[in-house]
Amino acid sequence: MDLFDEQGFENVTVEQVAAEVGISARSFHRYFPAKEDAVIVEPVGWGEVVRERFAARPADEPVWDGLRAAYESLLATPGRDEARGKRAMRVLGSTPALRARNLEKHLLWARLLTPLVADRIGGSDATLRAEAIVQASLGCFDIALAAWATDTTGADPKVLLRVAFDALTALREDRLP
Amino acid sequence: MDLFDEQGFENVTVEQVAAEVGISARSFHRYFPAKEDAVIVEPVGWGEVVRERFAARPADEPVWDGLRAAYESLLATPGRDEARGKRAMRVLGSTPALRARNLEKHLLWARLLTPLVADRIGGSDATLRAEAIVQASLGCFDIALAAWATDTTGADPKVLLRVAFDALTALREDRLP
DNA sequence: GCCGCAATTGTCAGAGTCTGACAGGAATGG
DNA sequence: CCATTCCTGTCAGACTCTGACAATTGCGGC
Repeated sequence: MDLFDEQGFENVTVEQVAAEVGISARSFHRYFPAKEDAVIVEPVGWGEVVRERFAARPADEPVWDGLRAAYESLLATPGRDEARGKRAMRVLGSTPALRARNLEKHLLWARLLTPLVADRIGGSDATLRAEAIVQASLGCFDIALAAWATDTTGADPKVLLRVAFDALTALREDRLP
Repeated sequence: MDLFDEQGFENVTVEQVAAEVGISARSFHRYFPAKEDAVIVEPVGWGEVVRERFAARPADEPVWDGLRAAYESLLATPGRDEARGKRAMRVLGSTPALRARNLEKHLLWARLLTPLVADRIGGSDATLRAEAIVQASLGCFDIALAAWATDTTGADPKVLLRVAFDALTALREDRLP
C-alpha cells in the first residue's frame, strides 16, 4: 500500500510488491488472483456480513433504513485503522482499474441483497424495483466512503452516509429547482 | 461481436478479432485502447448527449424527472438495431471485465452530471447529495437496460426505466415490509 | 531423532494484453 | 507530379496472469 500510494498503482509492478514483502511474484498471485485484489480486500466476506445484518433487521422496518443500518455496521468495525482506511480509499479512488474492481465487488453484494429486498417490498416487478433500491443504496455507501476519505474536517462517516441516504428519500418533494 | 457471443469474451483473442475483420492486432488497439472498448462503444460521446439533454430540461422540473428524460433520449435513438443492442448487452453482462468497464463509463457520466444536479438542488452538502442522486439514476438506467436485454416478453425499455425510477421516489412511503 | 505427509513456495515456460518505435503505402492538396 | 499527412503493419518489449513441476518447510507419528 505504501508503494501504491507513493508511486501510483499502475506504476508499481507485481514484482516490486512481491520483493518488498520478500516473496516471489508467483506467490503474490496465489494470495491475490489479480493485482487489484491486493487493495480491495475480501469481497465475499463483508458482503455476507451486510446480508446477515440486513436480514436481522425487523420485518416492519422500511427497507431503506435497514440497508443504511447494515452498511453502518461496516463503518463501525472497531479494529479499523482510520488513517490506513483513508489511504486505501484514496489509492482506490485514484486508479480506474481499482474503481472498476471495487464496483464489481458491489455487484456481488447486490446479488446477495436483492432477493431479500424483493421479498420485503413485494408487488409487481419486485426484483426490478429491488435491484434499483439496492443499487442506489450501494451507490450511497460508495459515495459516503469516498467523501469520508477525501474529507479534511474529520466528518463522521455515519453522518455522510445518512446525508446520502436522505438525499434519495427526499427525491419526491424536491419540486424546487 | 459474433465471436464474443459464441465463444465468450475471454476466450477470444484480440488477434482473432483483428483477423476476422482483416486488420492487424496493432491496428485493433489503435481503434480500441482496450479489448473491452470494442463492445462498450464510445463512453464520452453519449455521456455528453445525456449531459446536454439534462441541461436543456426546464429549471423548475424535479431533477429526478429530468434525469429520466435524459436517459430516455438514449433509448429512443432511432437508428438502433434492437437485436444487436440486446446481444451487446448480453455479452456485456456475461463477463466481469466488461461489466467493470461499463461501470467505469458510468462514473464518467456521473462526473458530467453531478455539477449540474448540485446546482439545481442547492443547500448544504449539495455535491454529496447530488452524487447520490446521479449515482442512483445511473443505477436505474443500468438495471433497466439489463432487464430489457434479458426480457423475452418484448417489454418497452422506457417502461422498465420508469419502474426503476419510481421505485426510488416511492422509498419514503414504503412503511410496509 | 527420523521419516512420511501435506502445505507452501520458488522456478520456469507460456499465453495474452497493451505500448512505443520505425517503416512502407495510400490518400490528399497544391 | 510531387510533397505532406494519415493509416497500417512489423517488430520488440513490458506487464499481468496461469499451469506444471521441483524444492522447501512444518507437522504428527514412530
